[in-house]
Amino acid sequence: MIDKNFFVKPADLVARNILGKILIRKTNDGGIKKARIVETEAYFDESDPASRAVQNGDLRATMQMDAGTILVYGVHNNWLFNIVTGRVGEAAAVLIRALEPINFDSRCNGPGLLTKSMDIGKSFHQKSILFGNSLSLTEDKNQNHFDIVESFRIGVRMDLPKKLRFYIKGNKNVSRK
DNA sequence: CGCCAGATTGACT
DNA sequence: GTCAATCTGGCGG
Repeated sequence: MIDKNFFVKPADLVARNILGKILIRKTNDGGIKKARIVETEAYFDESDPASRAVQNGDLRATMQMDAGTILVYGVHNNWLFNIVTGRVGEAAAVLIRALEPINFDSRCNGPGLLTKSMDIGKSFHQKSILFGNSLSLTEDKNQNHFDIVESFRIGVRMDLPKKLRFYIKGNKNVSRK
């Protein structure tokens, strides 16, 4: 289990550190799906034009909540899965963009695809990932070394002049474009 | 209550 | 490569 302190850090650092971690989804019928996080992006506060924190609403408020809070929101008919980082009152989050399925077979190479495959919807919004319930995160004991590639964020209209997308080099499940 | 932009995806000229 | 479907959140564009 990964503790809260892991998320009380700048979003870009958390986005790097969370690569290679295992996301565990326990479904209502007792099933378990495990998948490795292979691609992420960092989003900051009101000074980040691509961040939902520029809007004065529920999304900014959620980004200001406690580290480890799950933020789910819909764009273009897709749910996007984020984890809040930093201290309370500081708007920041990490977007999970792609997963590598471990014990199942389904497409997870995109932010909208992985929420469908892992059955992550609005019901997780403002829940915490820290308590080991139906959605939790753990270290991969057998993780081999991997290189991290940086790039600019994908799909955003106004990006920052900084590379805030991170993914595992050579991984087949990284979203393309 | 209506309008519109958007951190997407998939189908198609 | 281009483009439209589809729906949520924010705001009165």
